[in-house]
Amino acid sequence: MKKKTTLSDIAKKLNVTPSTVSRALDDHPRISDSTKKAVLKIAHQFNYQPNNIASALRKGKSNIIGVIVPTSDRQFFASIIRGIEEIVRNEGYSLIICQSDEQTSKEKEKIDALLQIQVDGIIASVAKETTDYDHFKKIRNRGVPLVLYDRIGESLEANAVVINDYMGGYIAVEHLIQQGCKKIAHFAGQQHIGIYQDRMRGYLEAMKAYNIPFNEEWVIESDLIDDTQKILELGKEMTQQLLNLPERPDAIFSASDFAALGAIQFLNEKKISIPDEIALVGYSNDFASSIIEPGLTSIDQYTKQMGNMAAKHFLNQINTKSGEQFTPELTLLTPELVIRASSLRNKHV
Amino acid sequence: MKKKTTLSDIAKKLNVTPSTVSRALDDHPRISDSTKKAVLKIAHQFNYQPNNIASALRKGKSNIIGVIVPTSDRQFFASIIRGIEEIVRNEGYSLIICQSDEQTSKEKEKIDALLQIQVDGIIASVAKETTDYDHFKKIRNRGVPLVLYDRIGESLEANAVVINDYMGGYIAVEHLIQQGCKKIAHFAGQQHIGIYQDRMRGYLEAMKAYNIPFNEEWVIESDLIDDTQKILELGKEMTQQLLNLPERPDAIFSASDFAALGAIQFLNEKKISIPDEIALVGYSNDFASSIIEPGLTSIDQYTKQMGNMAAKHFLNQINTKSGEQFTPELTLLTPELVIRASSLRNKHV
DNA sequence: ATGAAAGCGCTAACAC
DNA sequence: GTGTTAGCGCTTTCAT
Repeated sequence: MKKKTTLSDIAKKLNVTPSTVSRALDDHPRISDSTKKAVLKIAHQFNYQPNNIASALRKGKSNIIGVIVPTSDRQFFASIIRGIEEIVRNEGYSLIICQSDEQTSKEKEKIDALLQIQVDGIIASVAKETTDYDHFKKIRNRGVPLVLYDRIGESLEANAVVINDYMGGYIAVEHLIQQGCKKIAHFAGQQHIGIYQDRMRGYLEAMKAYNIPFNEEWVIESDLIDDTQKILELGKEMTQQLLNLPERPDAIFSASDFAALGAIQFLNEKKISIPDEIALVGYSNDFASSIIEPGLTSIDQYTKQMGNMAAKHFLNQINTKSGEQFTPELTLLTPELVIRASSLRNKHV
Repeated sequence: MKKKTTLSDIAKKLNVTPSTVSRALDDHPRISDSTKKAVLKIAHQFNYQPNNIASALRKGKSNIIGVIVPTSDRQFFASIIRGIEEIVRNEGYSLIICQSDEQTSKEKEKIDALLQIQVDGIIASVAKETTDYDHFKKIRNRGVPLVLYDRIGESLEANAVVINDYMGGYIAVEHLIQQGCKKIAHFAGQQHIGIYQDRMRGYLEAMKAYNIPFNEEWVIESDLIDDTQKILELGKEMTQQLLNLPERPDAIFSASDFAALGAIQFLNEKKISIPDEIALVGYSNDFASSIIEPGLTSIDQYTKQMGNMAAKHFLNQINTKSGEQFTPELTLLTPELVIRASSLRNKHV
């Protein structure tokens, strides 16, 4: 195992000081071209690798950004990570990605670990369990920039980027109405989570706007953040529940693709025709939505763009950090309806 | 923004030296209980957070492990990450997760970045593009422990953990044979990648073992690591290709679930009955395999266990690092067949 | 049981 | 254009 080359090794070789070498490698303007060249040459020859840790200690900044995802196995989060990376790599930052597994306890642990590692900032989406945000406040108290995305703790003073879930709910339901549906049910997520509240609000407002009567029994709230298999089952159960109702709905807007997929499986089994007897729209445009028969209409979220924006927020914050008053900014992204067979009644329109 | 508390802040407060404080926090045996208590109290009061960077610089170790995944949006990799974390968190390591996006160039970049950050080890799966392994050799040359998982560069001297893909291929095809299939096609992955070679070998050996004739035309090799949508399309095209053959196969063993999903969609469209006319088995047991109609029989890989094993390899390596000769170890995990309707001909067995 | 002192490798203010 | 010096915060050997 070779000994690592340091700045002073190079300095010695060239009979200069480490500072000169440091500056030369930094392409400092006041270093002569000849020394720069010499340094570069030796550095290469010695296979010099800068010691980031030393530099971080000295500069008080690690060039690492912590990213917290509730779970990394969804295209949703993977794509956001890619979006973040796209932006920050040019600025020399590395990402350290952590999963909270939707648990507040792990979320706390990860935040502590990240702070201990001295990250330069944290970009996070809050776990479904989380209702108390003290651990997030801690981040800001330490003077570490915080950016939230998608699931943002209300009441948290931080830059954030979210999809317009209200609009997502609205256009989903508006589409169903335009397809001639009049009795629209809703699989809602837990209402303590902002995004699910917003989707529900969109649902309600769209119905109101088109004078569609609202029936309390058609709204079923449940935990839509879970193991996919479980949500699938849940979707089946909730569909069963709707079918048992005296007045059966003719459409379902599900705040989760997986619940909608379960519904489709269940309806297929019961030989209930989709979309003619019951039309469906899901949320988040998961890969499986294009696989199921009939294809599930869904709301696509611009995840990569979301990652981009989160990264930009972070960079902004870094650059305005000193001095002036911090006023949190919220970026609202616009979702898009992806239409498939599950909702397409007017086939010739 | 508060100033951070350091060891000497605490030391000053207690009229002792930083060394004592350091030792006290380390629970060093030769520090009196009274000072320990005092230090702990003040540390807590001052909300002391150890500066990991300083410690890393001093100790020459960062307690960070770099993990490289080709892409993080597959359950496969997410689950492996979880498996790794489960093991190393107790040892005080953090993970820094990077995506190579299947590109050799990014793979190199990431490795450089990780080395620069001074990670204590790297756990990686190689990108599909990669055929030259110099950048991996660099890791070992630096004396940084390297563990490979799933896609391991042949010829690379490193600890590794892989699924027994040969067996995966074998049991998949054996199952088809037992269901009465006699003309079994294979969607093969690129043969420069070990796992696809092995799956193909399993296919060939199982046929040989049961005296099933082999037809070259029934094997179609293609790039099975790509955007899921693309593989889906590919699956359709390959299926079309098989149907055009003078002698049409009665089963397909696909080295990728996604290609098999495409096949199912295509066959459904053409009203060709599954599994009676054509039976199917996929590979990796993706979520979508349980969603499609009929359900796709597939090979499940014990991903979390794979992560666990990779982590253990890393820890072993850390502990035997000094001195003795390094002999790479390979762990072989056993895959499992998950049977669904796409292959179940003998429905009453 | 504690202190003194040196140093991990790099950077930056200040010199000249 | 380059050197000097000091220090980031922590650990650890050698003292006592």
